[in-house]
Amino acid sequence: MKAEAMMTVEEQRAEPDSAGGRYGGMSSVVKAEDREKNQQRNDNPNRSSPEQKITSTSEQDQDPLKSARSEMGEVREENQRLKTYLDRIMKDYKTLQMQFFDIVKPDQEQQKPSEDEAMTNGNDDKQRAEESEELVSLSLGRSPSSQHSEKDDEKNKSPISPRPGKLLFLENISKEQHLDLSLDCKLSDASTTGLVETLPKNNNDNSKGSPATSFEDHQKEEAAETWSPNKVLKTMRSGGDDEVSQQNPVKKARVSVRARCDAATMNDGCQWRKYGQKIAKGNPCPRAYYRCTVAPSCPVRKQVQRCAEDMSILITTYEGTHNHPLPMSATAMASTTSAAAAMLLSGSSSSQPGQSHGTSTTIGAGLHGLNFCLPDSSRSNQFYLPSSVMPSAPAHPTITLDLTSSNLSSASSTSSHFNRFSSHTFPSATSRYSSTSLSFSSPDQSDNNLPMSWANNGLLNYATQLQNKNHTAYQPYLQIKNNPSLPQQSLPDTIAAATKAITADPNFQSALAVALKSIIGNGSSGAVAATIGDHSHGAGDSNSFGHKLRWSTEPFSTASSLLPQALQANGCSSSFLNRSSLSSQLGSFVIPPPSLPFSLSKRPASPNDNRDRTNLL
DNA sequence: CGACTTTGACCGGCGC
DNA sequence: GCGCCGGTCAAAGTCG
Repeated sequence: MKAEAMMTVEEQRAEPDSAGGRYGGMSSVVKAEDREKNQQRNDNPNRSSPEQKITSTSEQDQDPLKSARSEMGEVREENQRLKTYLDRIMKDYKTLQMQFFDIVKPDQEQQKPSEDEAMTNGNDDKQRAEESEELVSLSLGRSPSSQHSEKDDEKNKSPISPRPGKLLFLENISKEQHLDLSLDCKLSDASTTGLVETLPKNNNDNSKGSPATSFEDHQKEEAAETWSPNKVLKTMRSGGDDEVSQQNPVKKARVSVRARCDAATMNDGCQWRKYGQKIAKGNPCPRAYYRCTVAPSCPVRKQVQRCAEDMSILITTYEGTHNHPLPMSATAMASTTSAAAAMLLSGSSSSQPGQSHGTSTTIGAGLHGLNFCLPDSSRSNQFYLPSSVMPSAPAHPTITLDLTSSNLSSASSTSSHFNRFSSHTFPSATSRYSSTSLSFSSPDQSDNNLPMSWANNGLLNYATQLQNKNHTAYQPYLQIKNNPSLPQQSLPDTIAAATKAITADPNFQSALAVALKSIIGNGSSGAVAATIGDHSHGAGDSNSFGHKLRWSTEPFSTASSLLPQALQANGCSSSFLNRSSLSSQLGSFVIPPPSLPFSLSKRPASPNDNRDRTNLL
């Protein structure tokens, strides 16, 4: 009875996230909502700005050719300016990178003196420099992932050998040069990189007999099989893939994404089919269940539910790994979620209830020097308990990516504008599994207009992957803050629209400026801020930015690479983080690579991104 | 007609 | 063992 009553209410107010929104009895409601949303979107200055600008221009300029030419000229000028920026940024980046490595090196050596890979450290800098040159700043600094590649050869050979100098991101790129980073790919990637496989070992090393072990095993299973939910597998068509997983008591890791979104569902680039909807206890809003339809046998599921406390927040929980190639637009999300899941699993495995959250302690041991610890307890508010986030899956290890601005505002000054990973001990009492929270909240919600793209997340993914690969022992509470890149809100569809708008915008610089601004947040400084415009960010911690702004201007692709670095930096030491510009770099990642016409990185993806995204959207 | 959503029923896990 | 609850199935309905 209760459920039905609630359902009625919900259907009317909250929506079933029907991707199509046109079927069934609720379709009318959804349609109306969609129309409203569309209307809102159209009303959104940012989204419509390009078109509006064009329109106004054409109206004012009776001569279309003239206006077009002038626009082209402007665009060229902007491009030139941007190039200049990029050059500057690259220089700064290299300088910072060198500084960063210098700082990090010592820490790593201390943390993992015995690593066999340590021997490679000497070469790391060189390699990094070389790689960075090749990839134009895709290097993430010392990312453990690099190890993976090696590990690929020597799978499982050495648990987490974080190679400080190596660039996970680069490896990913090289491996995934085609940009088809499907989740499965990721997993496979992860596996190939050794992420999944290595983690377990690492974990074992770090903690034996702990619950983590089960996670590790689970991950291994996942890697080998591609994720398959215990239940699902049983009943599912694909079925039969894994008895092992079925027997395994461990639940699949889930990645929960909190974002302000008016749309019924976040557009993550994947194709989903709704297969169920239910009212979950504790939340009047119905929870919709979606299945990935890109591939018939894809085990990936997602749950979409509005936050009971704040209906504007859409909680999307991803579970499983894609076993098929994904379009670039979907890759970002997929990689993010997979990375987050991997991180969570690895972290959970490594971290134990008694372990210190303190970050440095736990991490140090577990991560081989990569610590993501920002003991910022102040951020606890950002932390979401699995139960709250995903009441339905208390038993599942859940990592939460918080893209809501509220978190941001709450973010402590130290963390604001920076992507940070902080490890906190998660109250085991709450759930059997630790949950991790990644906050991507943008400082200013008002900037919601800015196009948000999962590409950003993708960056995060890489970062998380690095961590994971590194072994991430950290833990339960992981936060990535800031991400201007993720203007929290951006609606899923907005992403595509925004991307188009930016690229199409005659006044590209303006659009770019907006994006940069969003990324930079308060930003502060500098030329960037001036160039960008007057958007002000309320919450951000401008202080933290400091010289970091330079980074913000970095090429997106570069930014992506930086993210991991930043993460690593964070892991290394919070203090470093505080002072380092890395965090700011992370912020720079915010800009959706795909949206930008140019990319320094060799990543093939970006060009396709727009296309893919467009197609998908 | 195919693709998709809706929605009640069913199943299994978990706690008491 | 029972009931609750999350998650899924599958028939029915909708739409292009």
